[in-house]
Amino acid sequence: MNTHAATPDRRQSILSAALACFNEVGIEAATIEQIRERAGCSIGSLYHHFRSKEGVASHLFIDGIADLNAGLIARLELCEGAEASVRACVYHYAAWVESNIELARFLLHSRDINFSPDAKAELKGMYHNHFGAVFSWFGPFVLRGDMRQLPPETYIPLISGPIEDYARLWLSGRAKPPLSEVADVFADAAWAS
Amino acid sequence: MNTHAATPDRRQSILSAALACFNEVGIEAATIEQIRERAGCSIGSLYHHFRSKEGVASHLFIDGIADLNAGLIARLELCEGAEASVRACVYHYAAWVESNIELARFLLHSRDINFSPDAKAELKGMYHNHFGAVFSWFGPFVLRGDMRQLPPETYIPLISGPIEDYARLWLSGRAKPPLSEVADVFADAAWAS
DNA sequence: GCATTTTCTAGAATCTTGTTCTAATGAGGC
DNA sequence: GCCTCATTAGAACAAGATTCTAGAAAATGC
Repeated sequence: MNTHAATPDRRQSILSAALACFNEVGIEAATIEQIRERAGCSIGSLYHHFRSKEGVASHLFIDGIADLNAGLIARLELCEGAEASVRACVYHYAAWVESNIELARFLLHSRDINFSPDAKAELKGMYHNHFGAVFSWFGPFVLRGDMRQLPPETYIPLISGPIEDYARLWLSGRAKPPLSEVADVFADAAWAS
Repeated sequence: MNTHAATPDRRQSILSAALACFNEVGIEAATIEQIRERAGCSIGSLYHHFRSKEGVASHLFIDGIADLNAGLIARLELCEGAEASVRACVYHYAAWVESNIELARFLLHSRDINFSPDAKAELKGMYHNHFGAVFSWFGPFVLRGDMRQLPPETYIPLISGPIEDYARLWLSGRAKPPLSEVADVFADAAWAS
């Protein structure tokens, strides 16, 4: 009725509020009311910017993945050689998680969003592009014999699986040593395999 | 009002129905009504056996983890030596997932259950025991120098991370080769690190 | 400048769905 | 037969997600 705060960044404030709520109690348990209150907006506003609660979650998820992926590609392009590239995957992951703790917690904790068909399609496209880029980066190394030839689907688990798993432990507090401290171990392992 | 089917396995039928529903649409989106219908029981019956929807999910989750863990311990006890033990972790995981596909899909897909305090405590205890058992199995190998000395939190991601990650890919259909076919690769990698 | 259209905000009303409650049924012991 | 207890049923309730209507700001056209 009264104040229409000039809030061009209402979207952003909703996203931040939602991220905090989701991480505190989980997507399912977080209520629209909690998010609304924390963001300091109305229900209508929230639903105007995002189609639904799932819409907010999808948005956070997709943006997060996009940022993580883009960072990796950018970093790979600075690398020379197979080993440096493989290690870069691990280091980039570790660094990204450490500088985006809340978002990382959300991404790694939430495999279970009920994506809308649109969001699903977008994610699928993103993955497709990303994997395409990554494989075309590593392809030459394999051809040249700098890396072992393996079933293509196994490269990602071998390289990123351990650091990702450790990141989950660390984010949930079950492992103390920070990622940067153990990244070497995982980078060695990734290269060794 | 009428039939009271003598159903000593009502619990089981509810669990099966719930597992199917959860996997089809996710825990959040699955409604009690869907589960009830599939299990062919009433709301009251469902709530009599399980405290809540979360109760059903917790039960599935905890039972699943317990079975997976118990199998690993049993298998380790048949192993001789460090390498065989490390490889056994990978092979056991692969085999278990392949023979418990639906349950595995549920476990790997659902990091996000809103466990009740009770369930949380039980899970914590289970993990504590399991890790204790696993570490006391591997401890001697490390002391004897058969395995490298690493930050303790890193063993699990190094050994199980990749096969787990691959299992997720495979269960979601994004990777074709069955687990049994690629388990060697991951076992090699686990031992190499 | 003013009219109009579009975007945004607000909050009440609605609808869905998880959970609780009361009652009824069957099985087993006495 | 009567009592007790585990089990089932489904109506009633409550919480919370979503829709709807309306009004305020901002943008656009003239």
